Amino acid sequence: MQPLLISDSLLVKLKSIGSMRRMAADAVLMNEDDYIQAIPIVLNGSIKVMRTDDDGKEILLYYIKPGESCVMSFLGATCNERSKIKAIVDEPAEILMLPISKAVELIRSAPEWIEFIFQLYNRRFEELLDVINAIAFQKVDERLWELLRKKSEMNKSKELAVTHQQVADELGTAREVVSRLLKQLEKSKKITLSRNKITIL
Amino acid sequence: MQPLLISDSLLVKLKSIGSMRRMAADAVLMNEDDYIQAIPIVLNGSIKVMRTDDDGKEILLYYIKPGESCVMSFLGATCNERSKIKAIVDEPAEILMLPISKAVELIRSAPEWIEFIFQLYNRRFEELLDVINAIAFQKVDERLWELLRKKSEMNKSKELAVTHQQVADELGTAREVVSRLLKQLEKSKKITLSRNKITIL
DNA sequence: GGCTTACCGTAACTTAAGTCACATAGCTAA
DNA sequence: TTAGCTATGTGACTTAAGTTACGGTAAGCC
Repeated sequence: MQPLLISDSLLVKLKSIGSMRRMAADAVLMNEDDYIQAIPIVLNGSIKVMRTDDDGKEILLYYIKPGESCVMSFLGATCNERSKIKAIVDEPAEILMLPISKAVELIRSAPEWIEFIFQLYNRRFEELLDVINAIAFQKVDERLWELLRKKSEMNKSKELAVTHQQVADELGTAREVVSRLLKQLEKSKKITLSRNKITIL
Repeated sequence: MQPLLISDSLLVKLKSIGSMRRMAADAVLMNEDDYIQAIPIVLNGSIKVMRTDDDGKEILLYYIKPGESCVMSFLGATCNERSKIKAIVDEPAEILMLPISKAVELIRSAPEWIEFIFQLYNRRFEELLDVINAIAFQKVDERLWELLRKKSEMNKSKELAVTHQQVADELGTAREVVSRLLKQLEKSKKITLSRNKITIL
């Protein structure tokens, strides 16, 4: 996947328009069914985007990384729709909040802005397709292993500070299932387990 | 869901740019990994968009209906990427094929075109989220029943001319499973079954 | 230290779904 | 009309995943 870093010139422009906001881990940036008030651009840290079920179950869709935005919010906002997803701070983040009216104006004045949004839409689209492939065609043990690797790559660390419950939530399954499968991975020497920590070997 | 019919003025403009193409049912408009040569706008009929697995399994993502387009193709095309999905004609269709260069030009010259694309992206995004919800949180019997109702609504007919195998493919499951669940639906008086036909009561 | 809480391990069981095997039924073309 | 194909019905079995239940253990706190 390409970097898709937002261009410096665009970023400067956006900064002059929006307001900065710092958010701690696990803070909820947006909840399902919220009205969308602003477009968030992530400058540091990362945001976890989840889809939730009516009865509380949820599943990880993708991460928003620095230089990216929550595209769902873009069109949702212009149509005054409610959010279809839940966004939670994963790593403590600095987020640039763009008022919607300004973001819409930008479409006229900044062609790079359109370009940026299109690219982002496309990337998110592909990520959703990946999620669909995963849950439709893969078994949980594969998905688990891929999730661990993705997390490790994201944090640039072999040690993941997560509980089994958190992993289970991201996969949309039960904690016991995850514990069982993690144990298998440990037996096959791919990871080691300790409390609140999974180490990839 | 709103109609999102393409505006007349935009349609006239597009028709002057693209070329018409008629396609019979089951014709393949686009295959996974194809390079994208043109942007299709569906004028009549409908297109079925599927995601396929490496080992042949597939699952229905959504339908493209008249006045809509395959947005995946849009950005994919501008980036010279390969298609991530497979598009098959469902009901015999008339399709307007827009050369990519022209479609890109339009972004400058026709603001309604951008608007159109954004709206479409958004709709497709939501549909993918629905698919994710369905496969992550629903059981196959529910998904089956919803698919039947959707098809019935789409064709404006209580009689569906499909085989169990076709339904199974769209749900990404096995024929036997579908036969079994259809039988249950028949027993609970929601449908009647006959060869190549399912009738919703 | 002792208490509490959150986390983890695991056995036992249930259930949904996938798979296999084969029987039968309906259509169609020679 | 009958052979042959495709579609359907169904029982029996396997497997993955979800559920229940409970015991153990590390961490944090008074």
